[in-house]
Amino acid sequence: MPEQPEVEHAARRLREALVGRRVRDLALLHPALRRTLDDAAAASLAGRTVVGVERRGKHQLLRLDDGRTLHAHFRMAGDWAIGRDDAPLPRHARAVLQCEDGTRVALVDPRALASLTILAAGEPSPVLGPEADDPALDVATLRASLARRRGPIKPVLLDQRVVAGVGNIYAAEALWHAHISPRAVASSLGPVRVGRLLDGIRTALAEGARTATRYRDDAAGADLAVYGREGEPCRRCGAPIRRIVQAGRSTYFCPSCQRT
DNA sequence: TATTCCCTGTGC
DNA sequence: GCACAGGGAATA
Repeated sequence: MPEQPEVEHAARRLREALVGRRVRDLALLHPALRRTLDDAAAASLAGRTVVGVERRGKHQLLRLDDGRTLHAHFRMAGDWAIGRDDAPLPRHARAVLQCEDGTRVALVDPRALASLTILAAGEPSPVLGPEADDPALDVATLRASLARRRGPIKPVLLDQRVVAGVGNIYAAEALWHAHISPRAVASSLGPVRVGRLLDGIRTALAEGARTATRYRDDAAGADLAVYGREGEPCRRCGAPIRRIVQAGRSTYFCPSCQRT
């Protein structure tokens, strides 16, 4: 289940599998995908060649040789299954992109929340904030964008217009690294804490990238600092990790060393 | 700014 | 059964 590091890894695999290959067809296997793409639009990909694959935040952009873009978003549970078309389709395959040379990419998505859309040539991709690794993202920029926000910092970090690609796991991890309470009011953060937060975001995402060669499972989850560790000792101070709910999502934090 | 909903699966 | 799941758009 993807956050930005997992999506980056997925996009790399996709690039390797698809760039230079010609599409035979795109089949939609689950009706939920028709919320954003109809069969005629999917069929219009036939004969197109994939010329590039980019990632922006958690979005994947498949550039086509006619200038259009197939835009994929995994949401909560998506992933690519990449292989040859003689292999059996995996369970929960919701869409299948078949190439002329036998390469087959399946969108595997148990919850059927992922989306596929087609962007016309020149049509803008979704509005997102800067990438976490963008050198233009500095303390002043981040502080300015937080200054306009009234609520607690943790839900604000999930807003993709603040920093693209930060999800529920890494928002919690970043705040832990930064010693900042998830309940701290975003606009109240001064330059020192925003500096720590920016470092924390980068640290958390870099740490995620190291272990994102595949999707997290129980074993891989073991190296997260706070996420999913309710009741377990803080790796820094030993106090029990707490779970609270903010904006309908779980937040994990150490009430002892993330005080303000 | 917080809830509700989209879907389905897993684990208690 | 019910709570919960890594996202985000649509609501109230």
